[in-house]
Amino acid sequence: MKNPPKTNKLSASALRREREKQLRRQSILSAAEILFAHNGYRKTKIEDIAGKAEVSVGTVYGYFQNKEELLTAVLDDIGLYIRKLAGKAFGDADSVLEGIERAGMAFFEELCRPYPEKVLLLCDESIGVGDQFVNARRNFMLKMTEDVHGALMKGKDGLGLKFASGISAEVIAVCTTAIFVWLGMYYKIWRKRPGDINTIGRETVTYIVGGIKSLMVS
Amino acid sequence: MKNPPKTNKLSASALRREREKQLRRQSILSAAEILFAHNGYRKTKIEDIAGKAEVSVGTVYGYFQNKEELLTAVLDDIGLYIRKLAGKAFGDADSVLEGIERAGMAFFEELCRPYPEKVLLLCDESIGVGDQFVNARRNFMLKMTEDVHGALMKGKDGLGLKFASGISAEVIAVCTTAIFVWLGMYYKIWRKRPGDINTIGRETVTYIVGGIKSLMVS
Amino acid sequence: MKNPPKTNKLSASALRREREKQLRRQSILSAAEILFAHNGYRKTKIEDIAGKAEVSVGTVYGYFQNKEELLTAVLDDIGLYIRKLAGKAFGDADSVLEGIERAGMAFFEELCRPYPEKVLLLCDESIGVGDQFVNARRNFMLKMTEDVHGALMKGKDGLGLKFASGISAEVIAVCTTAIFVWLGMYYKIWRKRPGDINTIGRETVTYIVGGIKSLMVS
Amino acid sequence: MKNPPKTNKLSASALRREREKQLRRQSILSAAEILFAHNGYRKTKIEDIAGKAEVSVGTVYGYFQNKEELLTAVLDDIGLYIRKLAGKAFGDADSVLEGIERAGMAFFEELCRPYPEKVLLLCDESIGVGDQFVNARRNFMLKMTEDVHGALMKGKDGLGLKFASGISAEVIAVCTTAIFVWLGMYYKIWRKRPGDINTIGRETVTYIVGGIKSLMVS
DNA sequence: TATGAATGAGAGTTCATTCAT
DNA sequence: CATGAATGAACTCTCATTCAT
Repeated sequence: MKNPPKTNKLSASALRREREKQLRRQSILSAAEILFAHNGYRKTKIEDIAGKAEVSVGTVYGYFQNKEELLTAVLDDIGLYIRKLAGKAFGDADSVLEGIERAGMAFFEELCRPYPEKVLLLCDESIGVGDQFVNARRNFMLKMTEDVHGALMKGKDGLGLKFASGISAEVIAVCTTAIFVWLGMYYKIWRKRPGDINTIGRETVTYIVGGIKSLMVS
Repeated sequence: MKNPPKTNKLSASALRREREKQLRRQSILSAAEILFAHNGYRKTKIEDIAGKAEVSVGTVYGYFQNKEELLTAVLDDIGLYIRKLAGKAFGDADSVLEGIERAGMAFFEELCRPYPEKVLLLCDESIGVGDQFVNARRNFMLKMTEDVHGALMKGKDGLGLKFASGISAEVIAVCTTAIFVWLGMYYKIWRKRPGDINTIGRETVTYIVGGIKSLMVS
Repeated sequence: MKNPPKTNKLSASALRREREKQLRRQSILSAAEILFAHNGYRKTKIEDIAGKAEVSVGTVYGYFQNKEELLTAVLDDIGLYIRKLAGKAFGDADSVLEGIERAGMAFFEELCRPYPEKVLLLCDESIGVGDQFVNARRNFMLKMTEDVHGALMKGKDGLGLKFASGISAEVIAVCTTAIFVWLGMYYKIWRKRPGDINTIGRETVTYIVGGIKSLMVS
Repeated sequence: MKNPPKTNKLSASALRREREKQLRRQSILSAAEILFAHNGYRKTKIEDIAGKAEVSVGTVYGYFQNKEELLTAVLDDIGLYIRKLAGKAFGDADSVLEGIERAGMAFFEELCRPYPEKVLLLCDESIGVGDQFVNARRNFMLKMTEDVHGALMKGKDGLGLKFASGISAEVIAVCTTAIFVWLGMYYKIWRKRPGDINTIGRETVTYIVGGIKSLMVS
């Protein structure tokens, strides 16, 4: 009797509540991402995030245990997005080298250019936050390294490529990520020279591809 | 009016006082550099800096207007050191490409490896500090770009090299600096694998040189 | 208007509902008592009480207006229990003095020893809660005083005893309650010396009886 | 030259500063004692204490690490005062029993009556504060027990008194302290009946002495 | 000029209470 | 009547900066 009949109606209401919960979580996350990137982790108050997400401070703490967890969640989100981007770029390419070029262009065109702030979070504010965040960033880098390694070893052209050493993939992942992160920071300066932006993007990718090639052995 | 009486005695004492003043300034700066790098800008208290420099809090404010100016001074110091390092590397080399390699190795061997924290200051903690610091970093990057540009255009071998475009030097400067900064961060992880460190250093430089070469035209 | 139709069926269901209501109220009260006593009033969250009583937070507020009322209800419960205990002890005794001793032992054996926390609620956390609670505690003490006074004046042995003054009963009630409350607190320390517990109990009752006797005049 | 001459003047200024420091510490402590006792530990804000002591919030934290340490310091202060009081009372008496009576009256006249709030801190607010405070209170009680034990065993009359058992002194210390603590609480009610106050005091001491005597063996 | 105690605005976090479902 | 997510006021503690000595 206490159990409500499992009609469509109730199920629907439960579903809707679940959907709203996800939406609210997402809106808090988005607000945090924007504010962290714009003003920095420390300067961003929970109150600001709550305000931007149009919820109360308490609600933020209902979805995230504390400020650091919020930052970690933001980072995870960005990492997921980046890896998807790269995966798609490689999937569309016919060879490893083309994949690299496409991924490079995708990073630039679809990440650094439209959302330079997202990329900055990977670098900025890392010291002094806490171990949880540092671990999250480390995990992101490890996954990136695996992705790069995997992509380079099992090219669509059937024959994988060989590297100078067993840790070359790691070096490549780190150097390449570094460039994009730094690029995000410089985008804030460069965006004022719109005529050069395309050239900068193209040449940066050229630099990256050149760097990667130099660590390959035929 | 401002001039003190120019007797010998006073002059000597004035000189000594001036010397002591410089020494004290330097000791505050060093303390700040070490602590900022180790614990991050935010977590470092003025009190800590004063303690390490063996002066009082008030004295720190006698030499630097505020915390941000202290960070800016630290950054300027590091920038100077880096440019000297690169200048010496290019000076010792017989060709532009050799200069690039030497500079790369110097960065790695004489900066990232012994002082990974110094390098981190270029990246971490940048957001949310203040405009003064952001400007200082921008200036550092602009000077770096000039250096790279100059070095590449006027090689010791007489004939300068040509680049894909007029802003290639800038792209190179930015990408290369990015890698070293990021390397500083990863050094903290990699230092636990001492066997790989040398390989990592060598391959990183290879990557950089490969990147630079790919933006050159014969 | 308020009256529901008096059909048998509904009446039965109404009764059951009433019973369930009482049960639920009781389970909330018990949960509160345990948690208040274990963790203190301040540290106990309404959420915890709801959780232990297996109801929702909102339901707690359906039965009690606010947190203070809950504490007051808990106190009333304990007070009732104590007075019953004392009443029974006196009822079983053949003389006033024997009643005093029996009551003392009952306090110790059936309250302080098994539920030291209950007794603590009378003392701890009293300041800063609110007037409602302070009043509840005052009422408890007034009733205790009446009980003591009544018990001492109308002993089973026919002839009541005389006191030093008109407020001696009050003094006795207060001092005796004080000892038991404090004993509850010390039980936490003493329970680690099980060998001494019985002696402590016996001697405490001796102290109390001695105190009471000294305020009597033959 | 940097060393200032150790003239009387400087020494005096250092002394004065030290004195002022102690005064300020004391004024913070007093403010805390009064507010904790009046409004309870939880309800008392650091801001209130700072306000009453006419210093800033930061200054409070310059003298005490955190709120709990402040409470602990307050307790230690009171404990010291109580033990001094008792010591003096016993010192003035010619026999152990007289000492007990004098100490009891001193408690009542010089502590409970003028400062009922002080006494309350020993009981109230104990749960939910922290281990540091609980330890402080336990230490206070242990010292009290020692004091009582010592006083009873080595009376001025040359021959110490014998007790029912080895832990009687402990039982006496605990019961007696309990009464005074509780008395402090009841003083708030009783103060409205000024005519009875003296009687209450006298009879309470009688109760205590009666209790103690009943644990003695000739 | 050096000192370091005092300042006080500011931020993260908690939790009693409410109310739409 | 039950639910539990949302609310937001309140509180503790930090630390850059000032200023009397």
